Amino acid sequence: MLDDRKLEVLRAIVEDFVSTNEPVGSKALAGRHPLGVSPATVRNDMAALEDEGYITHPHTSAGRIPTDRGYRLFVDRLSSVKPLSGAERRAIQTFLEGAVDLDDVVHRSVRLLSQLTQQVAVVQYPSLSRSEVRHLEIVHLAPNRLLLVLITDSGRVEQRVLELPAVVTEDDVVQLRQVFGPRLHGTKLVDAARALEDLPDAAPASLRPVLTSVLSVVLTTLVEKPEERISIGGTANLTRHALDFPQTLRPVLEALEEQVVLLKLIGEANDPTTVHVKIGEENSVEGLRSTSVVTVGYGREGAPYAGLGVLGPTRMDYATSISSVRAVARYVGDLLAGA
Amino acid sequence: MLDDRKLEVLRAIVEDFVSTNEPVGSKALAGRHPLGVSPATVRNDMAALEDEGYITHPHTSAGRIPTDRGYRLFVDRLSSVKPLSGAERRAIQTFLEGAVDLDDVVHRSVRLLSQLTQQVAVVQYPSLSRSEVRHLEIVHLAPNRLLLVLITDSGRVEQRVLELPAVVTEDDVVQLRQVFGPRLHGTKLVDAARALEDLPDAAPASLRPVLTSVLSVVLTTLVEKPEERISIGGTANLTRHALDFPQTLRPVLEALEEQVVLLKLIGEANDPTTVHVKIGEENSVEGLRSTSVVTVGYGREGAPYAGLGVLGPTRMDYATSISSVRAVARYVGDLLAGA
DNA sequence: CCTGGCACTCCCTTGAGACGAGTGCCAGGA
DNA sequence: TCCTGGCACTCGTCTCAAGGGAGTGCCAGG
Repeated sequence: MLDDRKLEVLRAIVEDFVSTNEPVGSKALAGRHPLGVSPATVRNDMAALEDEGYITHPHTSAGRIPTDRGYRLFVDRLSSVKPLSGAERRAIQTFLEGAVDLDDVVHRSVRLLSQLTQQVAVVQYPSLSRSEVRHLEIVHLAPNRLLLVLITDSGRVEQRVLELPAVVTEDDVVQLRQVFGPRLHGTKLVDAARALEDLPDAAPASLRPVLTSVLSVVLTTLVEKPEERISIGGTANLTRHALDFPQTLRPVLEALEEQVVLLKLIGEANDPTTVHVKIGEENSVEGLRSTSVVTVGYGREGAPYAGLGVLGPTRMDYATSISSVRAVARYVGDLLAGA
Repeated sequence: MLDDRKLEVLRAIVEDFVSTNEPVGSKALAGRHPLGVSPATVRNDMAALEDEGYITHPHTSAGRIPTDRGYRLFVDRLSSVKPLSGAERRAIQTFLEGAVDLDDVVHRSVRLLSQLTQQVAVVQYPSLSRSEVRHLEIVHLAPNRLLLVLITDSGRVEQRVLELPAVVTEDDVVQLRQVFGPRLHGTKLVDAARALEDLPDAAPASLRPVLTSVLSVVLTTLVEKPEERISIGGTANLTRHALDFPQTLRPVLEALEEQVVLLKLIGEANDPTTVHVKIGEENSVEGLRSTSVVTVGYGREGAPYAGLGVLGPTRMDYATSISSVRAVARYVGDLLAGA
């Protein structure tokens, strides 16, 4: 049904449309690309591609533009990976290595991604639940108030203030440290519930009341509902493609302000081995139906931390986006694994 | 030079233009407002106002629009404070009181402000340097690695990882806590340098080497360069006034992505007693020359924490913005003071 | 199966003309 | 002295029609 030349025509249409943002006609196409056939033949191919739903045209006498389906085919089968230049790689590496802490790493990554791709960049902080506990500090703020500070191997430091129903003494706190510390050290937060389940039984009886109440808070706020954070940048790039968002810039900005939406976006596809691309209508998020999202997970081999990606108009340079996203994810993953 | 009626005409022009976003002519003005004079007289007044630079007109046959100078006069002398409704006050209060921690307070404030004013809202986290230290915890992460956790009276929790040149023991850490704790408790971070200056002399000799190196890091990262944070929201509201930003939406978005710029914006005017308004060209930030910024400080009486505000087109509803900003600042200040 | 030719569609630009909102000015009246 | 109605003028915007041009679809021939 779709021979090689038709695919070649589709690729040419996508590439031209991405770079010019204008519907591309048969004549111009035949002129700019070495297809070896006449415009008339290209027209026939275009008609076939349109029948299959890969391209469309805004009106009768206009050129063709790719549909979401066309982009999909392009991404899956036609787009060649465009390796970053050596200079770009070095730039990524040196820029990221200058980071002094996790916040810095994340912010630099966002900046880097948005500049490399000229799109909106989104980077999720290393997921708490998938990180290993490196240290849990318990601070005695007031008689019935404790501060928990959780430090993970990915450099995240999370704190929670606990209001306790009962009064605890400094001694209690020392003991709490001693019972929690060894249990948690080195365990992932997803496994923490299991690691802690027999804790009340193993602890000295005197400590049990306060222990159970601390435990329940730990489990609730840190294990069950770990707060996922996200950083976003490059929203100004949306205006770069103002023509792509005739009246739809608002919903996009609104969607980007919703943490939940962003987490969903990144969470749906964040394994580190594959770059995921959601195109236009494929997006589950209303309001981002006119955009495409390129995401990938980052983290150590077999132990993903979280995800990152870029978002832009469906008419985006997928090759660049994909390779940039992949490259940044690799560097960030390595950096955090080594830290 | 400017009699009362002319001022009244200016007020009418500003109000009409703000609500309709269309240049306002003499006839319409005389019709909608009870000025008691004919359009012709209004025209004469307009000519005078234009001579003085308070209004202008886009082209010969269009109505008048206020200049930055006109808005300035309006804000300073003509705009009556528009008290929030009781329902609005209650909404603010209950919404803010639902917050569970500082992050939550800040995020809710941003949301609240952007919804009340339909503008972009910016809220600065309580400034570290102006907050009082409530607790400083020192955690022994590794032989040459310490974690400092600083808790302030405004609820901010800040952490820093220190790499030490020398190895420290657990005993050292206990002693460090004992020497730092009493000194810092209750002091403001701006005064911390003074409170700590004689510390090395007062401490036991054995502790002195490690103490000085910890001290220098504390002073450098927490006292001299306290990290100021900011939260922003409601950027989607910018598109609401798309007509006001013909081609200038990009620079605005770009400016809003720069933490430094935002801090400058808020930092320039953040005492809690007065609401500051910067109109158009008055803004020191290039790229925000087409916007107005309404800011105020928040905090306890005589002890400001930080600032917050809203940003929108010069054609904004100043009365609403000013009263909303003031109200939210007061509630946030009270809330944090009580926490 | 490809190609050149050809008629057709339809958007977009351009220019002319009408319209109307608004202004500036002036002379007359309170 | 100040306000008012009248009037000529400006100038942006809307409408309409015409023309150009890019592009398509189809067909007959190689």
